[in-house]
Amino acid sequence: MKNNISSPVIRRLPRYYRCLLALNKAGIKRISSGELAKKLDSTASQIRQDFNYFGGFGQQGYGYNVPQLQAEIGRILGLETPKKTILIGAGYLGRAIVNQIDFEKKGFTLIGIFEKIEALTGQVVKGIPVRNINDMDEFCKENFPKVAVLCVSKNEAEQLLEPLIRLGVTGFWNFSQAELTTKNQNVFIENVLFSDSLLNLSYHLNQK
Amino acid sequence: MKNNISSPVIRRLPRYYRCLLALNKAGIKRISSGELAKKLDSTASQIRQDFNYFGGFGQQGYGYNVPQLQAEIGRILGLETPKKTILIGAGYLGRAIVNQIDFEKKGFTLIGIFEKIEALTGQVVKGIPVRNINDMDEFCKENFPKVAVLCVSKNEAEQLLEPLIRLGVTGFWNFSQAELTTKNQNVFIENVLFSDSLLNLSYHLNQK
DNA sequence: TAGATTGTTAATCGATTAACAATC
DNA sequence: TAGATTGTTAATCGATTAACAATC
Repeated sequence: MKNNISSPVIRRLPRYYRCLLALNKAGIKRISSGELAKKLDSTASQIRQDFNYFGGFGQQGYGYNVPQLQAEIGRILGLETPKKTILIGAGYLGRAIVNQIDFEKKGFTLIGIFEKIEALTGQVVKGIPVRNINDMDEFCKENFPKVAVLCVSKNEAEQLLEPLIRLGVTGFWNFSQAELTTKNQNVFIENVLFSDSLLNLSYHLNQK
Repeated sequence: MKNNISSPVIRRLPRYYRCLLALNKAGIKRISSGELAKKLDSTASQIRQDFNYFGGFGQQGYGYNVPQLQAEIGRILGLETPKKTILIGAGYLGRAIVNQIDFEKKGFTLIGIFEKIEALTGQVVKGIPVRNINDMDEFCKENFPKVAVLCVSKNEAEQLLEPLIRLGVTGFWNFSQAELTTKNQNVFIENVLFSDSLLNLSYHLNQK
């Protein structure tokens, strides 16, 4: 599969996937790029172009088969290859993520939750015990998680990055205030950065 | 002020602002576009170009004055005009947001928290009482919040949007799984959409 | 003044949109 | 077959980068 597809295209895939999920749920079996564009406030041209980066899943004169297209995009997004995942930080944020996100449906398998505050360890969140962070090393050496969700402070996130990479983690979903970076080409970091999002809102409100 | 500056430029401003905050904290008084580019993994050209959309804050032969530049970008982002804000949903997510975000420093004044679950109302989070959502209408009619932070379910978020607009809310920071949209040109919605972010991570991990 | 670095214009690059031949 | 809609190429648009004159 091509590895050089541009970031704007990739960022649109989850939107397409969400839309197809809804169509599928509504029992719609077929859709044209034009109809899809209308639903997504996009253009038929862009949608066809985007799909064709991955090889075109439609049929001329017919359009796209909804269940098939959903499956294809799901596969492209990696939903079919479960990635072992740990979450660090069982405070409000960590619990919110564990409760709101259906990891399994997104291609991730949550296998461990870690926390440094003693009082929070031992509890069970969504069926997963909250372990002491001191046990994380051993746990990783036994279970080989590939992804870490960071729900800790800026400082903690910065300090956790390199050790986790050494333990074999290649993907980070970072909710801390730190903008994490690495020169390691095998590692991908998705920084969420709430504050940047809030400042974007602030800017646009100031323009009204 | 220009109202037609492109979205990629705006999205970079919070990064610049964070960097300048750190430089300022470190006591650095002066910086060139080249040095800034190095720190931000950007280019001197882009940084100068970006600043010049707003009128150029540097001095030829010298560079930029850090405290002044920080203040300018802060002003552009609207940090100096506090916007009255309410937050709806005092579950884990709502509490995480209230605790992690320093609203005051970002140009927002949190004046109310609302929740539908009786058991959670009456508590105090960061000095702000959690009120029953039934009191929200009256509260808005008395206090005129301009921004709402939505930490509720997809369904609830969809149902809250229009009523809140009618109550005078013009900005939404939406953490629900719904991708909210409105045709109202006076309203700006910042959708966070955790899942899309997670799928972006999934895609990139699958490419390795 | 000489050196440095901006502000700004011009050139390039990449992404989006339009067009249409292929084909179901 | 005729109509519809894709896949794909070409044209346009916008964003980034390069260049350099202005000037501190």
